Amino acid sequence: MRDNANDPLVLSDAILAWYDVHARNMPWRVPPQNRRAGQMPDPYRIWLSEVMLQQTTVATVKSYFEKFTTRWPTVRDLAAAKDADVMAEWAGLGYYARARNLLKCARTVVQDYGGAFPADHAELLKLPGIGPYTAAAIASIAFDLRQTVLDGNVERVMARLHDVHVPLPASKPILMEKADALTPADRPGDYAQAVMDLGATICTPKSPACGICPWRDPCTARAEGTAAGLPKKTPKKAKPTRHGTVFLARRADGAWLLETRPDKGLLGGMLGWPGSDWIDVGHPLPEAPPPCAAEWQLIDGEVRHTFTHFHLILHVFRAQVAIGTKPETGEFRDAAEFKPTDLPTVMRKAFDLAR
DNA sequence: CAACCGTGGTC
DNA sequence: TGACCAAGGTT
Repeated sequence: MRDNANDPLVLSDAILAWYDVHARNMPWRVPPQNRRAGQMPDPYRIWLSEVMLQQTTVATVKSYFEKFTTRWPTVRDLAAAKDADVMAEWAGLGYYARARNLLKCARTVVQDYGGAFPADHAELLKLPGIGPYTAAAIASIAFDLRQTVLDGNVERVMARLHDVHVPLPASKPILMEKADALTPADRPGDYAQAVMDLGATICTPKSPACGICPWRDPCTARAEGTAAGLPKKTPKKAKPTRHGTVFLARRADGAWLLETRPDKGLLGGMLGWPGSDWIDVGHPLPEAPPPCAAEWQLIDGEVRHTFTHFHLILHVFRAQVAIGTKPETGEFRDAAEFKPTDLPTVMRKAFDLAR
């Protein structure tokens, strides 16, 4: 008879019982009832969802997940896709290195693993775009292996459960130790999803719903009244503001002048408008050579956009150009082959402003 | 290891 | 309105 509220098995049982009732429905998830009946998830769908979910909300991911799995139902389908098609489908989701690594990973799985994701944390970790969290998530959720997931949710839940005041990211090894001690050998996949669901719905960053938490009794931070202020984090650097210019050339037949950005760096591999570098200070209007000679007209207003580490103010020029115009940079793309939704958001904002 | 890498929602 | 936040990974 276990009567210690801090016993790891008592804690994992409590959250699994909560998960059995409150598991959120997601397109990639096998509900706990089905899972207990022996149904296993499709590792391809778990992998795809986990990559999409990196630093991205469930609500945002859902429609992208549906688009990808409808167009590419298996990892072999995705591996055979054209790079540009995958980048276009990913447009708007952000962190575009994920899409490039997604393709690399799919092709590696097909070529080196016979089209089957390895059921092994260390092997998963070797694949592009799969780090410690994602490898643990795939191993536990897709294969029900005992691996410890440590994402932002679990960090917050562990920091509160154990009242850890050391700020992130320094506290990460401590929180991993706490999380690992709680991970059960039975139903590790459901457990992983349960802790993350708990963090997403009850143990939220602000105003946690401690009153209905399955771990309210053993939670140290709740007892101390410190839960809402945890986890502590080291302050972030202020974002500088940069300025840039883009050129939107529309040919007489409706084609637009676009360029594919280099694979490395910001918006790597994505479609965009030719333009200047984006610079920190000084010139409100950075000089850049237009991609072709034309009567360039500065559009009223500006595009404002915030990236991870800087604000951007983008000035937009537009011109009509003749058939036969030879641009110095980029290529004209026929109107029928161009959708604004193929653009990353900042470029789509420039398009919207110029319309 | 700290910097880099998107975006939309929330308060 | 602006800062914070989200199922992080790579270099």
